[in-house]
Amino acid sequence: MDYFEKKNDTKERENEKVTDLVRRKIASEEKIYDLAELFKVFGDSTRTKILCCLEVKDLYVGEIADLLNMSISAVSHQLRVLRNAKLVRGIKEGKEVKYSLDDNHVMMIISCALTHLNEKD
Amino acid sequence: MDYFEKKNDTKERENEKVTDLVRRKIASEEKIYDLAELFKVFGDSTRTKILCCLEVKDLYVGEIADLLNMSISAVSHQLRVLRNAKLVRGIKEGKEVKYSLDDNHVMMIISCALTHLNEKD
DNA sequence: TGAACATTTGAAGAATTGTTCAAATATAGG
DNA sequence: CCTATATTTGAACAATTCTTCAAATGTTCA
Repeated sequence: MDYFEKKNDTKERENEKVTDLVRRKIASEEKIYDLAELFKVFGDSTRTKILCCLEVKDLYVGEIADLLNMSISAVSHQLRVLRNAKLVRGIKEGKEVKYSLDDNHVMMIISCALTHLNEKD
Repeated sequence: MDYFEKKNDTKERENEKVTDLVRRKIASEEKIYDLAELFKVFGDSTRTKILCCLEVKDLYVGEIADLLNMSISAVSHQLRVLRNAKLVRGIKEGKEVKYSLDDNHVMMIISCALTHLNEKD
């Protein structure tokens, strides 16, 4: 019994080191919530489709709705989500609003993920 | 009226081109659903935290639960999600199961997203 | 075998999310 | 000003998701 207690002590001390290491890591990533929020935005196929459309060309809301066979309202709701996440930008042109990707990180993130998928499948 | 009809015709023809272009793009990305599914997995802060922990060191289920102050059950459920997405791997070591990141794409995807966050904020 | 421990699993409830529908807002043209 | 068109917005419902709790599984060791 003594033997095992000693062993456990050692294990616990090692474990504290690991614990500290990881805790520091997590703490340094205060952005972990924002990160998850960002991924959440990508994690819907309607939104991913919209992003892929916009990679090809800037588009009006109605055009996107036609392309995806969705209601304009549904698309608009999703565009708001994408706008809030700063993944797309909308610029008013008369009655219409033309949407475009906000920057090229958007497609870099998607490419990254596609690489993973291609390797795993 | 004639004038505008002509204008609309032209616009429609242009639009067809765009439409085709985008449709081809979407079709070529049959993986768009898988892509969204993958992002969905990243899109939960518990899972993101688990991944960040595992980046530092391979860990047992109980260790992760301690680090995140969560129930073992909750962690185990999330580990299953991560396993199904092939983001982590679990190897049985006696009574315990040691988890590790499945490959280094995982952290590349996260880094990509962090870059975006840092630029936008 | 039986007790102790680590992990997984299933079911249930609360919370979140996406789409729809109807109504509101905004703009251009007559 | 009034109509037609484009988009946004809010409320409501259905579907999905996360955590909890209890029970099941699997492993080690005496």
